[in-house]
Amino acid sequence: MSLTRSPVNFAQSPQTVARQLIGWTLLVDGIGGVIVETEAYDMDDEASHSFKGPTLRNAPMFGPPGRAYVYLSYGLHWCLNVVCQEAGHGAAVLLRALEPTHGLEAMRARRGCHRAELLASGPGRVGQALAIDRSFNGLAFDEPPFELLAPRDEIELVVGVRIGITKAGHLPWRFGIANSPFLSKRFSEAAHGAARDLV
DNA sequence: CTTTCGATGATCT
DNA sequence: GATCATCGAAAGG
Repeated sequence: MSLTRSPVNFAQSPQTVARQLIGWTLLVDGIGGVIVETEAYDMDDEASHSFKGPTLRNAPMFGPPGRAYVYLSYGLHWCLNVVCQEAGHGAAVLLRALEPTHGLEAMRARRGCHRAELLASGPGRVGQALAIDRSFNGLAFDEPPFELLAPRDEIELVVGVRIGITKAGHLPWRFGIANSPFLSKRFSEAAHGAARDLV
């Protein structure tokens, strides 16, 4: 049996994909872990790189769904997204945190830190732990070096407002595993309640 | 525990 | 020249 073919349908809204990706295991060259935090970025979204239309940087966001969109944040940190919806739509999901499960020692070496809770708990840390850089921009998520493995257990989902942005900060487009120690930041108790109400 | 601030470079105005 | 979907160290309570 093979779990390497991605059953995630990226041709859906970034909110739907961001929610569905929680609990999947993301590996790059066999190294990675469980996706515990994502954020959706949509067109007509002031915080999205795609808001003002296609440019050289955001070109992958306007390409086919299921491909990587990689950008350099604050001149220092490589951040990894997956494109959603449909070509020309400008939608993507930012991978914000993983629970490390595969290749812990490699990630410790890349990150220069020992604590598992700090290896991939933030978009910049994910990029460093997975050794993401510009060369991954535009690559398909369902092909090597990427690999997506389905969740094995039930996920307790949480929803909250996006963080670290200066515009459209009220939209509840951040998704995660409730109470995971590997989040970039805890979700509020109100967010836990709101997520329960969704079910 | 919290807040503040510097690093660093691509992108866009 | 300003902005930025971040991080880590330092300082303060």
